[in-house]
Amino acid sequence: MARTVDTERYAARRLQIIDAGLTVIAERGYDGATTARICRQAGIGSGTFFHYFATKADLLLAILELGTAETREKAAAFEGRTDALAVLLELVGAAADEAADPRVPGFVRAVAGVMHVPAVAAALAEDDAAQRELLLHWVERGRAAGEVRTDVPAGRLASWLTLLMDGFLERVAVDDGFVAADERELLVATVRDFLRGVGPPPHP
Amino acid sequence: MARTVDTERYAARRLQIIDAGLTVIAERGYDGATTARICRQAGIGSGTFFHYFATKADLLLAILELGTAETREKAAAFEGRTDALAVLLELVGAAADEAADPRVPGFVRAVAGVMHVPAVAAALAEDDAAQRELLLHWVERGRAAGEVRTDVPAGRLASWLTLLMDGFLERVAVDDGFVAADERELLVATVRDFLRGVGPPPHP
DNA sequence: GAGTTCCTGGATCGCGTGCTCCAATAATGG
DNA sequence: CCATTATTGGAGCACGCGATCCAGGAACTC
Repeated sequence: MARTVDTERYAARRLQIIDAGLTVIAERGYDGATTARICRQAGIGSGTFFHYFATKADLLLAILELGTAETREKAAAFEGRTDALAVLLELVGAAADEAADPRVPGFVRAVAGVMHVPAVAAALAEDDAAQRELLLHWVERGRAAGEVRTDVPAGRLASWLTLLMDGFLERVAVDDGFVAADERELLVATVRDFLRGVGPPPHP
Repeated sequence: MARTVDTERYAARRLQIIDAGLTVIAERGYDGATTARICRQAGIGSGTFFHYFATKADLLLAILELGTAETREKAAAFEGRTDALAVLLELVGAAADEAADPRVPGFVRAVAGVMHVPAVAAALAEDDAAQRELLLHWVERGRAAGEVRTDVPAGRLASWLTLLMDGFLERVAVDDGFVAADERELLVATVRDFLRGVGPPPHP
C-alpha cells in the first residue's frame, strides 16, 4: 500500500479554491471569472483546479451549497427560542451585517446573471427554500403569539421579508450612498413595523 | 444621386432587433444570448445585426438607454401634480405593473450579471440617477406638504423606495408563489406606511 | 529507501463565440 | 430603365475559453 488520502488537506485546498472563486466571481461576474483568473487568485495551476472541481459550474454549485449549509446551521442555532419577533429581527439584522462584506452583494448579482442555467437555478431554489423555511417557522410562531399581523398569510409575509433583505443587498451593491451599517437600524425598524402591520397601532 | 437613407425603416429595424435582444437576454442571460440566437429571434442575418450595432454590448446599452428615456418621459408626465404622496404611490404601482411583464425581471437579473463591465455600470448608473431624481423630487415635495416622514433624510427615503421596488421585481422573478398582480396592493400599502413613518400613528 | 499512489502545474487542444467581409439584392433619383 | 448606394445574409476568421493530459514531485506505507 502507499499514501492514504489526506482528507484534511484535501478539504483545506478545496476551501481555498472556493474562497478564490467567490472573490473573483464577485468582482468579475461568472463569465468574467475565467478559470485562469480563479487559478491565479488561488495560486494554483489549472490542473489542480480541475482535480478538485470537474467543471467551473461545479465550483459555483459548491459555493452555493456552502451558503445553504450556513443557513441550516443558523436555523439550528435558534432552536428553543420563544420570542419569535425578536428572532426574526435578529435574522434580518444578520442579513444586513452580511451585506457589509463587499463580496456578498457582488456574488449575488453575479449568480443572478446565470440563473437560467438549470443546475444553478435548482441550487438557488434550495437555498431559497432553506431560508424560507426558517423565516416561515418564526413568522408562524410570531402570529401564534400575537406579535405578528394576521391580515396577510404567513407564506406571503415570509416572501416579503426576503424581498426586504434581497432589496437591501441590492441597494448596498449599487447605491454608493447606501451603506449597510448606516441603514441597518432602519431596516430592522421597517421590518418590525411591517410585521406588526400598521392600520391600527398594535399596542396603544 | 440614388436612394437616400430611410430613417423610418432604419429605426423600425433597430427597434425590432432591440426587442429580440430583450427577449433572448431575458431568458438566456447576457452571455447565454449569443448574437446568433438574437439574429434568429429577430429573423435577420448576423451581417444585418452588426450593421445596426457595432457590438453586442452596444445592443445592451441601447436597451438600457431606452429604459432611461422612458423614465424621463414618466417624470415629465407628472409635472404639475401637487399630491406628492399619491404620485409616489402611483410610481410604485407602475413599477409593480411592469414587473408583471415576464421579460422585465429576467432582463434585470441578466443585466445584474454584467454589472462589472464599466460601460454597463455607467448606463445603469444613469438609469438609477434618472429614477432617483424622479423619486427624490416627489419625496421632497411630500415632506414639505407634511405627507411624508421627516425623521429620515429625503435621499435615504428615495433609496428605500428603490429598494422596495427592486426587491419586488426580484421576488417576482424568483418566487413562484409571488405574483405581481396579487402583491401590488400590499406593496403600495407598505410603501405608504413606510413613507408616513409609524412610531406614532400619523392621523389618529 | 523502495514502492506505490496521490497531487500539482502548465502546455496544449477543440470548440463556440463575436465579429468581418463580400457578393447579392432592394430601393431610390434622374 | 439605368445608375448608384443603402441594406441584407451568411460563409468564414481569429481568439479566448473551459477542459484534458501527462510528466515530475510529494506524501505515505512497509
